[in-house]
This record gives sequence, structure tokens and C-alpha cells, in this order.
Amino acid sequence: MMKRITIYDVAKEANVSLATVSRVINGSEVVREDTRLKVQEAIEKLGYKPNAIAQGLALQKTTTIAFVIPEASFFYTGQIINGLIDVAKIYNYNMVLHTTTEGILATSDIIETIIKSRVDGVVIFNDKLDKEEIATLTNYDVPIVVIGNRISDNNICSVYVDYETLIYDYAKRYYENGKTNIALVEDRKNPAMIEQLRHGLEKVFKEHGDTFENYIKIPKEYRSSYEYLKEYFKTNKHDLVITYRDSQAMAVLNTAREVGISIPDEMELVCVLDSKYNAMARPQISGFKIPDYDLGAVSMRIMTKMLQDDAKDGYNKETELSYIFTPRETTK
Amino acid sequence: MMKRITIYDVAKEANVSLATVSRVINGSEVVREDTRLKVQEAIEKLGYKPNAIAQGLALQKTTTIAFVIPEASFFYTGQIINGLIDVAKIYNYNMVLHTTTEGILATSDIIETIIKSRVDGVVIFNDKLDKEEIATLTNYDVPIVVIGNRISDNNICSVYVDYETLIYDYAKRYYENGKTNIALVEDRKNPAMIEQLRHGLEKVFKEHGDTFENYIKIPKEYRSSYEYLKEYFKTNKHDLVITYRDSQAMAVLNTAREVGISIPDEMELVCVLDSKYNAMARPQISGFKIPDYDLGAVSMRIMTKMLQDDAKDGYNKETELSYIFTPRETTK
DNA sequence: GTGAAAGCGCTAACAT
DNA sequence: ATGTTAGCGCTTTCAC
Repeated sequence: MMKRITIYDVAKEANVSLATVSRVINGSEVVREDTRLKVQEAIEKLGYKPNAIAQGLALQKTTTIAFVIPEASFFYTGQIINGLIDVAKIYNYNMVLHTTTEGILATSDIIETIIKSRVDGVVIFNDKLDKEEIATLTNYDVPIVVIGNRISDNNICSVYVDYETLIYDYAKRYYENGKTNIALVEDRKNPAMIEQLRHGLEKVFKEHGDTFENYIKIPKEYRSSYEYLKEYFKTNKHDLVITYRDSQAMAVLNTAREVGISIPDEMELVCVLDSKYNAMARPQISGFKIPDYDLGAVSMRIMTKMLQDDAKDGYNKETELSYIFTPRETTK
Repeated sequence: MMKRITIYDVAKEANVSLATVSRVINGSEVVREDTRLKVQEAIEKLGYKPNAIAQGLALQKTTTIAFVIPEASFFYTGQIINGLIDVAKIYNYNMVLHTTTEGILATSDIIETIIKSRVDGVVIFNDKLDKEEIATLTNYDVPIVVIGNRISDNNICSVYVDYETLIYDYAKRYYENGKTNIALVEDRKNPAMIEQLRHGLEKVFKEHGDTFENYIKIPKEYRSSYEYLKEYFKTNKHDLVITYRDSQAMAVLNTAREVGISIPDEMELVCVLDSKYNAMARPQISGFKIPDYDLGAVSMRIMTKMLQDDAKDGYNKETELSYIFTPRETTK
């Protein structure tokens, strides 16, 4: 084990005071060129790396951002994280990752940990952290960016895709073309998203004095959507089936085929959250390209803005990102 | 913004010294019950949360672990991360996430950041961090667990699946049953894995005085495996095709069908890294269930052991995890 | 331009 | 059982 070398060691080696070393590592302008060199040599020679913890204490900031996501959601979150990290890197921020689990106890623990760790900010993805919990966070003066939900408040910004409008616009055309038998498949893992989709559909129907009813709920006793849908489609058929995730869409595809429903001729299918797997299915599944990566990148960019106390207005509190419909073979 | 309340504030509020407060928050046994209560009340009243940064400085440890993964690999890494985090939570460790990119510059920056942040340990997933870079890390006395590669050294442990043996055992049976026309599809994103698979296959062939030759390399000018394979299978056919990832397997499935090769009758297909998507494809793709989650959980458990200076022998330096073959419809 | 010293919030001897 | 004090490694005023 090599001795932890500190700023004092460098100072001694370079024959200057620690203040000067500090100035050098922080790129202060006032240091004379030759002493800067002297110090830099010493740093090099000793292999000195400033202790970020000590810096954090002295500066009252950690240059780290906490990121909170629901557990096991990496399939949908991967690109978001990449976006976050890429931008975080640019600004030299570290990311600590926290996951929430079903148990309600967990989340308050997470908040506790986050506060204790004195992160500079926290990014929350689409999570059930309720208002009160988020309030706890802001109460401790930490800036928050929420991804996936339209929330904003003092010290809270949000970046999201408007799924309600997305599906409203899309389903409306179907409805008005007489294809009014529209169904939405439940997604237990993403209740919040499904709620938005449902609202969008209800709006379409309501505007025509009609009521949206084909919400396909997967009964608890079925382990997977696939198993239930296999039964379901034996006695049901729709003009259009909407799912949130690719795996649900593939379940529809497979079960429909197995009971002899032809897609897209007899029934159309669209998956809201597009993925590469949609393109690999046969027939290829239509979907909406959601800007995952950008959700992350934009969020982190906003976070960095929030963190500069000067630019109190260089950013929007609510940022809506748009999607692109990608028609493939399951829609006509 | 609420004033940052510190241990001094609590001490004053409770009319004790800060040492006593420190004892209370650290669960020291020696504190008298009534003063403990007094302190706890003060803590509650003031909403005090110990500053983990200051604790880190004083204790010379951060209770955080760095995790390094190749960028954009969350599809394969998600469960590993969940495993890591779940165990990390138990031991109150935080996880900072670092991603490496293609550019060689990046990795040394990451090492720099990791060292500066004084994490207690680092977990590296299957990354190209070369020996030298890893040496830099150990040189700073930080324990390392490598996931996915069999490496071990002083202060380095590894947790992995032996893909070479996996494919050796599997392909051997084919070979010895006369199905010697075996092919392996390149995976640009996972060169290290493919190398292992290749070695396994080469071993099978070598043992029979034969040479493994059917390594299907995707030429650079093709954007995707799919595009190339579509051409490839027009003039090629194998007894068995092996891919690493689900998406590659689906590409084989789709292209084979498109040129009229029937799977599994004319050609069999196996995907090493199984995923739920393999079960959604039609025909369903056979694969090996790799214990992703356990790779993470076990790694973190080992890390915690390494972190206890006493138990220098409570763990293995190399831990091999096993896989389970899941036969589906693409193999006979 | 550089150094001395106080302070960031906490822990851990050492006293009492 | 509790208080006092010296660090942990760094930044930043304030002198010089």
C-alpha cells in the first residue's frame, strides 16, 4: 500500500506552501509560471491526486448527481442513463445510482442516503416518489430534475414526452376513420405510462360522445401477458391494439397469430415505446421512436444550468421532447 | 434554503458536546439512555442528517463503490447492476457509475476520477481496461472485482462465466454426432466474449484433428448483422449457428427464413446469452441462461468481504458461475 | 505572487 | 458517561 500522498507532500516537495499547490491544481491565474511548473513537477513525481472528498468538504459541493430509477428498469432506462452520463462527464459530474423497489420503506431510506451524501442535485426517472418525498428533497435545497413526468416547482424541473397527446393524436385518426374498436394493453411495470395513454384514449372517445372501454387488464393469476392474451384473443379482436413496451407487442403478435388473427389485416398493432426488437419481429412492429438518450442528456444539461447560481433563467422548468412515429408492418 | 444544520447545532440544542452526538449517530453503546434520547430528539427536531462527506474525510472511507461498464451496454448489464445495487444497499454502499467509450482517452480519465473520488472499491464489468490501467488502480490500494473475465491478482478478484467451456461442451456433442459444420457469428460489441467462444470451438475441432473455420465476420461496410447475413445465407448453410446476443440470433432467424433455410430442420441456431426476447421469437431461440443478477450480487458480496480487513480469506479470488442450457425451438 | 491560518463537518483518541 | 482536542485534506480569506 502506497502512502496516501496529500497536498502537504506536494508542497514540501516543491518548496511552496499548500496554498500555492491548491492554486495550481485549481488553475488559478495568479501563480507565477516557474512556480507553477515546479509544483506540477512535484505533482507528477509524487503521483498526487487531489482528494475529492476533502475538496467536497471545503467547497460544500460534491460534483455528484444522484440518479433514482425504479429497479430492473434498465431495459427502458439504459439510453437515458447514457445520455445523463455523457453530459455529466462533460461537466465533470459523477453519478450515483439509486434504485427504488416496490416496498414503500425503501424510498425514504434512499432520500435519507441522498441527503446525507450531499449530492449537488438529483435526477429522478419516472418514479413513484410522491410529492411529499420530493418535497423532502427540495426542502434540503437540492435541485431536482424529473424525467418522464410533467412536474415543476421551485427547484424542480421536468423533461418528458407527452404520451397522452401522442396516443390521442394517433388514435383519433383511427376513430375518425371508423376504426373505433381500439384496445390498450395493461403494463403492470409501467402504471404511470399506461395511465397517460388511457387518458389520451378516453379523450378521443369522449370527444365523440363515446366511452373508451377496451382496457385489457392482465389478471393477477396470469404470470405473463402472453399467457393471458392467448386466452383473450380467442374471443376478442380489435381494430387496433396499443401496447406500451416491445415485449407486450410481441406477445400480442404471437398470440394473435396462434389463434389465427392476421396482423395487420384483421387487427393492427402499435407499440408506443419503440425498440430495436420491434424491427426484428415479423411482421415488424410499428412504434414511436422516443428520444431516450435525449431525455437523459437534456435533463443533465438542465441540471447543470440549475447548478449555476447565476443563470437562474437559462432553462425551462418544463421541457417536452417529441417523438417520431415509425410505421412498420403491423399498421396499415 | 434552509441553513445547513450540523453536528454542532444538534449538540447545542441537546446541551451536550458534539462528541456525544457523534456517539449517538454512530450507535455507540456507552451513551446513557436519557442523554441518547435527548440527542435523538434534537436530531429529530432539527432534521439533522450527518454529512457523509465529512464522515468520509474523517474516516478515510467513503462507503461508495465505483462501477465501470462499457457504454450503452445496459441491455446486457441491467441485471448485473441490479444485483450489485441490491447487495450494496444491504451494506450501505453507494454506487457511482462510470462508462467507458471507444476513445482510448476516456479510460484514463475515468481512472483519474475514480482515484480522486476515493471510492472504497471498484467493480469493472467486462471492460477493455488493460492490465496497466488496472494496475494503476491497485497501485492506489483500491480493491477491484472484475466481472466477466477471469483475472486475479493481489487485491483483484473476478467473477465470471466460463464461455469457453460452455461452448466447448455444447459444440463437442454436435461435432461428434457428425454435425461438424458449425459457425460462429461475430459480435462487434463483444469482442472479448466472441474470443472466448472461438477458443472453445477451436478446441473442439483441434481435438479431432480438424480446424474451425466458419467464423462469420461482419464486414465493416455492413451496418448491421442482418444486412450482411441476408447475403451470407444465400450461399451458405451450417449445421449449427452460434451467436452471442439475442439480436444476432434474431437476425439469423429472420435472414434464414427469408432465403428459405428452415430452422431448426436444415440449420440449428443457439444464442449464448439468453434473454426474454429469445422466448418471444418464433421459432423460439434456444440459449444459455446466464446468471446476470448473480454475477452482480456475488461480485458485490466479494467486494464487501475484501473491504473488511480482517477476513482476508473469507472469499475466493476467482468465482466461476454456472449457466443453464435452455432448449427451445431452434435446436433439435 | 505567495504564505499563514481559519474553517468545512465529522471521528477518535485522550481526559475528566 | 461525557467533554476536549487534534486531525482528515482541501479552499480561501487576509496579510505580507
